[in-house]
Amino acid sequence: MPELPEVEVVRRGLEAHVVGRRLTEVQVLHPRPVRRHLGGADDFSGLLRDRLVLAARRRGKYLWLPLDSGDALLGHLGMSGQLLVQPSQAPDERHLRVRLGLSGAAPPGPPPGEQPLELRFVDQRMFGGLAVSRDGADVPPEIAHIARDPLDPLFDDDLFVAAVRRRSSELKRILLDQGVVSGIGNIYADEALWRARLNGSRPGTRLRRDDVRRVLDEVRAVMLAALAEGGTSFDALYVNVNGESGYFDRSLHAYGQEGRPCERCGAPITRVSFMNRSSFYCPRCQPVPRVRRASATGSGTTPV
DNA sequence: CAGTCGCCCTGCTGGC
DNA sequence: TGCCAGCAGGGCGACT
Repeated sequence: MPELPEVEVVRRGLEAHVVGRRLTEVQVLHPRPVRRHLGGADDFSGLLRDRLVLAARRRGKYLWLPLDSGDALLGHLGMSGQLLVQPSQAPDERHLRVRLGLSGAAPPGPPPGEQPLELRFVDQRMFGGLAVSRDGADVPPEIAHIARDPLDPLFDDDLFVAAVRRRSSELKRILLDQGVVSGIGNIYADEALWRARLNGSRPGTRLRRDDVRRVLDEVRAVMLAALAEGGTSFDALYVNVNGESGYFDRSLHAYGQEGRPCERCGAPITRVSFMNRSSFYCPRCQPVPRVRRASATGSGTTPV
């Protein structure tokens, strides 16, 4: 379940091993991961063949590789996607979906006679996918609706605070809304909320500015900590571009910790169902907001 | 039109 | 032992 830090680790791997190389033959082994490419698998392959990879970019959980054609290879890892750089003779992974041959030298250059390499998209559950965007000059239009992420230098904190406080949705739902802030998934949302001592069910409109700033600070802190450890993952499905698995679960304070004592106060971490998934929080440090009723004495608050 | 819901996928786990 | 429900969950189409 890669979130921003894991995707950033993959981006760095692509930058080191794929940028500066040329794509050769492209083989689509399963149609689903290219479903977003409306021209179909053959069109996808044709647009990539013989193209030079110029850069590796990321916004939130999306990655893209601008090409010398002006197009870009756009990708999302979904839940279980991996991008691996492998020697061509390495056996196929069980869930190999797309194979992209690589040629040419990546700076600073390989030794002569190096083995041919492949970029492989491996994805068990196929929530992720690849597509060719016809406009790789800036942010691909397909992801124009994705907001900047908290590690983007141009992310506007004040704008984010205002956007959250305008919304009546629950805070966690807002954190997961990639149109408001990108890169946050279920794990980092729960961790940031725990660190900020805020319950994710609090409506955005009822939060103080300092609360929103605090949770944003904690989102950044937890992401930077994960990045410092080379990316986080909590199951073996996530592997970085070199095929190296990242693990970081010792650092989890809330996510997946149901029944374990809160590290701050000792109260057992609670799990609740939320948006057809799970939320974990400390019932003492992150108290559930009191339910406001219309009969409450003139508080002027809106019932949820 | 903002907000919410359900579906897409596969594989693992737990209960009977 | 075998079967099946439940669970994991990002993103988007569809609906209110």
